[in-house]
Amino acid sequence: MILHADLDSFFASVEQRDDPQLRGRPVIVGGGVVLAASYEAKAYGVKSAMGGRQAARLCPDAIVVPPRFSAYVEASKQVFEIFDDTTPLVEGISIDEAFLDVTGLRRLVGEPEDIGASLRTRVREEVGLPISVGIARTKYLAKVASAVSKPDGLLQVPPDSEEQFLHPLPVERLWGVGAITAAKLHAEGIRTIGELAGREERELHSTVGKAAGRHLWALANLLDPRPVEVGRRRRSIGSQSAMGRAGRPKSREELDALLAALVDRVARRLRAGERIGQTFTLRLRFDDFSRATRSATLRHSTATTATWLETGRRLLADNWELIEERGCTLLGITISGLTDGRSQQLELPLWPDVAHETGLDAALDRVRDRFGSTSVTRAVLVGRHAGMEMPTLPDPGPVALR
DNA sequence: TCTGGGGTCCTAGGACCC
DNA sequence: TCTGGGGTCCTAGGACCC
Repeated sequence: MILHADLDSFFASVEQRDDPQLRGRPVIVGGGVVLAASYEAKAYGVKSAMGGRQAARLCPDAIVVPPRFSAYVEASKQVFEIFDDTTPLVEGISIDEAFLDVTGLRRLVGEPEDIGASLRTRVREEVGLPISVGIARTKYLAKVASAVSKPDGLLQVPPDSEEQFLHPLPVERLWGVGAITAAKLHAEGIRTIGELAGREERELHSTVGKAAGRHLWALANLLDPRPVEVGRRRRSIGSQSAMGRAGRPKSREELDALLAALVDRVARRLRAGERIGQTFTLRLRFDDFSRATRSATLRHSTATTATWLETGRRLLADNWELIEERGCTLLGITISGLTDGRSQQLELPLWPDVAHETGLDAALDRVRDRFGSTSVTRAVLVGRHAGMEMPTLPDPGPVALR
């Protein structure tokens, strides 16, 4: 059996935990946009991702607090320690939820329902936060169960009543159905999961696409063989900054400084995780809130700030006319194509001036010294001649260092 | 209603290679 | 000279999730 554990109104619950004056009162975390709302605020119709003004209209008495991300990260770590203490088969899916496979624990520890109950007690007592737990045969059913059990609940879907549980629910409950897909399904006369389950799979391909159709049809028909995967790695790392619409157009210098800050932040995170990336995506949002992305793929993966900044600057320059014309309300970057590894930039002054071949040998000597017995998979050398920037030398390819 | 910051996965067209 | 089919990689965009 699979257990889905999901902290309730996570950010807002942390705020209420840390400030007794917020308990029992409607709390909104965020400013321009609602990042999280306490259940007291949700009762007024406030939802996450809602605009701040609308939220204030719906619930004028709400207390709005700015987010404290470090507190949420810390709380999340503590909760995941309890998950890991429960079973080795934990798959984290976000800062506040995870799947736990407890199939093998029945004889040793007890029934899934007891495991879920004690998990909830521990999170409440040791971290001070409410958490809901869904238990079912598949990941998806467990996730729906935890959502239905909220707030602060526990719900098990027995294998013989899965259909009875799932089929009356609206299609919006399907994982992967958002506003747009829901509208398409409604147009086909499909409103509940049961109605979707009764259609031909082929029919769905034409309305929502092949992959989505297959996926939704399977979920609706109780087919979800995905196992709980331990140790999934992140596939991209990014950072972005919204700038709001009001105000003068952003100068090139301002955007360049912002880009540098974003690149620095992301490159640090790459190096901290000992990952290197290959593709840089520049993310733009214009005055009318439409979006565009521009990307570039490097020949070799790296985590070097200077390389990524150069790449970002090039993309920014190539699209400067577009930005000037349409205005910029958000700048973001994403580095993807991640693999394990480290990259380091070395400055290797050569003295006196040497010929290319000699310089290459000398540089490789330095690399050997610097990295010792560590395995080096690639060295890219950039030459500078007499204080002038030189073009990158042709990549010599992998070079034996020993 | 007026929109944050972090991600995932899929689609589709074009370039290029065999 | 013209042409086929299949595969991979890259870019851009879109939908969705928390």
